[in-house]
Amino acid sequence: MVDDQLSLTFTALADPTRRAILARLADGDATVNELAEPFDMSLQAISKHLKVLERAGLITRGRDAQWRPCRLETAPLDDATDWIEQYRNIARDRLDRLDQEIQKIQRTRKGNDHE
Amino acid sequence: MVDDQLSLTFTALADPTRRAILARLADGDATVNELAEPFDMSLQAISKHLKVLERAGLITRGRDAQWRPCRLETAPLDDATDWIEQYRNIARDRLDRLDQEIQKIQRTRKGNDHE
DNA sequence: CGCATACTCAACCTAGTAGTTAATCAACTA
DNA sequence: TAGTTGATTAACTACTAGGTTGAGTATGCG
Repeated sequence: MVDDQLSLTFTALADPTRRAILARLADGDATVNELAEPFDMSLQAISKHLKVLERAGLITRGRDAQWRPCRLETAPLDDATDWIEQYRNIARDRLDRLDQEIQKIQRTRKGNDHE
Repeated sequence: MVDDQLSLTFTALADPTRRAILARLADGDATVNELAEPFDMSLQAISKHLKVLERAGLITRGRDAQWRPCRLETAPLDDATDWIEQYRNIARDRLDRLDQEIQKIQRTRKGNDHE
């Protein structure tokens, strides 16, 4: 598996179950059982998903007696948006410049239209 | 494979090779050979990566004689950031409220500290 | 036409993922 | 101490991802 931070983050986000878990955690910390409850899936499967999220740094887990409360961590999300924004902006700027070029050409052509 | 739009997008972004390809395309359109050039990997492997990116809607491909120029499409990136932002904001707001609660409690305690 | 270039498709291999059930660990509770 | 609850670990299955090589397709050019 590819294990650089950004790849771990996007891999973790690539599964709908894991995204739903994060969505739930955005509302507040929760235990494994609470997180598993909405899904038609074994507790062990959820436990595995949590491991993926933990490895990506998207959640941290405490210990409260026999419970393992999960907490959402947003730092990796920040890095993910930063990466996306960077290239989205470059692409947008490039299109803007292209647009300006086209307009410049159109203006020049108009200027020559007087004969 | 999970094939909803968001999963396709994040899956596509989860590979460093594919992110590098997108980074390259942010600077302008390119052919398959041009995209493959920096990588120590067969052209066929790159072709597969491009298929993944295309399926996610992150690139579109034209035809110019025997070349298949690739173009970056940013719409799926917008959706991806929207998703991330949504939950990042919910989490931040929750922490802000929590912070206010703590401050309120601290103020109350201070008020009772006069005996 | 014959051949080079640009690329895709098909078959295969290896490793990893997502799920299962069964067993185990850890902590509270009667 | 025995039993219960919460959660992890282990072993297994089925499938997918990412890479390879080799053959095939499409276009341009002499």
